[in-house]
Amino acid sequence: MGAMTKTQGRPRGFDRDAALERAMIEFWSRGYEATSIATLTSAMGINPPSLYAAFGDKRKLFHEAVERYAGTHGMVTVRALAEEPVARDAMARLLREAARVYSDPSHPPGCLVITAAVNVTSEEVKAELREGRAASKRAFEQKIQADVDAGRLPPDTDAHALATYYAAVVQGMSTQSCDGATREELEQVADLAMRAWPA
Amino acid sequence: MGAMTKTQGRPRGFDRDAALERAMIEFWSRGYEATSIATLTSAMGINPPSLYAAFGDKRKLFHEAVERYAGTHGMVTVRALAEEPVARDAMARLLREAARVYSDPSHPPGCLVITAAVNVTSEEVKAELREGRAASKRAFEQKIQADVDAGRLPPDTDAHALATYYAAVVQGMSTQSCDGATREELEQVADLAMRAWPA
DNA sequence: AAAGATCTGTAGTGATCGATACGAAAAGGA
DNA sequence: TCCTTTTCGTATCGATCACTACAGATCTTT
Repeated sequence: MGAMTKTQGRPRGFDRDAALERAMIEFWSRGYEATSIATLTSAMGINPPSLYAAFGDKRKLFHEAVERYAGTHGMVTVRALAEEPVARDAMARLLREAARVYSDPSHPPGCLVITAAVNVTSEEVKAELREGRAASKRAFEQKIQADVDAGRLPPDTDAHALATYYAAVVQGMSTQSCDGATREELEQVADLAMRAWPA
Repeated sequence: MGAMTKTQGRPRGFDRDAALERAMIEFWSRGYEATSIATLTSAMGINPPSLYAAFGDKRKLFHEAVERYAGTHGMVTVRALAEEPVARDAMARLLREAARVYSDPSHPPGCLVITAAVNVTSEEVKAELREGRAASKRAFEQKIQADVDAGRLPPDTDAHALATYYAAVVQGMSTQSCDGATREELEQVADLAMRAWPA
């Protein structure tokens, strides 16, 4: 069953992983609803039946594209929280990384998780990305609260408010990059945002 | 001609202004492309031919809705810059006002100018709202630079960077409110954002 | 070589998109 | 009372949406 590496029948004529990469770029650039099946098949270099056979439907393809984004481009911010032991260093690095990747001209601007489901009708699709953003915000709060508990931050620090603030800054940076902000401008935003850090 | 107040022919059977208000709410809530003519006519209580006779087409109706928004709900932030003589007071008031109106449950969350053209295909529509955001950002920068010139802010203050930062914060607050942030949370974001103010 | 399984491109499905043709209805001007 | 003008509701238009039926092509298995 699952251990079989060669299956009978005509083999797939395209690279599934490369096609998913193209689909992710399209969703990232245009958002979920504005990216039509015709747009996707054209970008992926395949026909609709191949898309549906390989990915199920548009909704499932989007889900895989989000997972792919989270495992690649979206990883840099998560890594900042995981690798930096001190919350302040983690947040400063996260903002600088965001400034860099949001303005990287080798792919669409901004963050897929923040923008791709805006103005989308499907509540299911909106909920999927909203949960992703909520998870990031919770990670911010936990990272901050950990340093409050460790005495590295004042005991009266409001971790929830601070996490909401930095979540808003990151989302604002994403929107600014979609409006054409340069890396330098985003880095200035990142530096200014760190002035709100306690004590 | 234009002075005529009574024109011959069957009179319009609906309130044009009230219908425009309903259309604005729909665009605000769902964005430009996700708001269909069927959605609009249903909300406005009219049929498609009445909409097209009174407003031209969907694009022109959206333009009028944006103008209406700018003249009503969008005015509160502009007024903060106009009425407060000191830039710091103006920005603090603008952020507090944004926290209040973005979370006002009597209308859709967030800011129409920030969200309604996200993931929209029409470059024309995107450009219209982008220009609105750019105008706000320029107003921020001018307000800040005026206080630098007046000596109320340090001479090395980077008005452009600061304006970009506050534009990002406002856009982030709009996104947060669409994700369900409360007025209290947004007010905390506003207060934290003011910690970045110079000196 | 024959059979079974899977992928491929062509060519569609019904639903919905923005936008309209058309005739009946309702007003003012003659 | 007609005639003109404008708006009204009904019933569409072609284009595009996500999605798929179908038959030929290409593989493994027997």
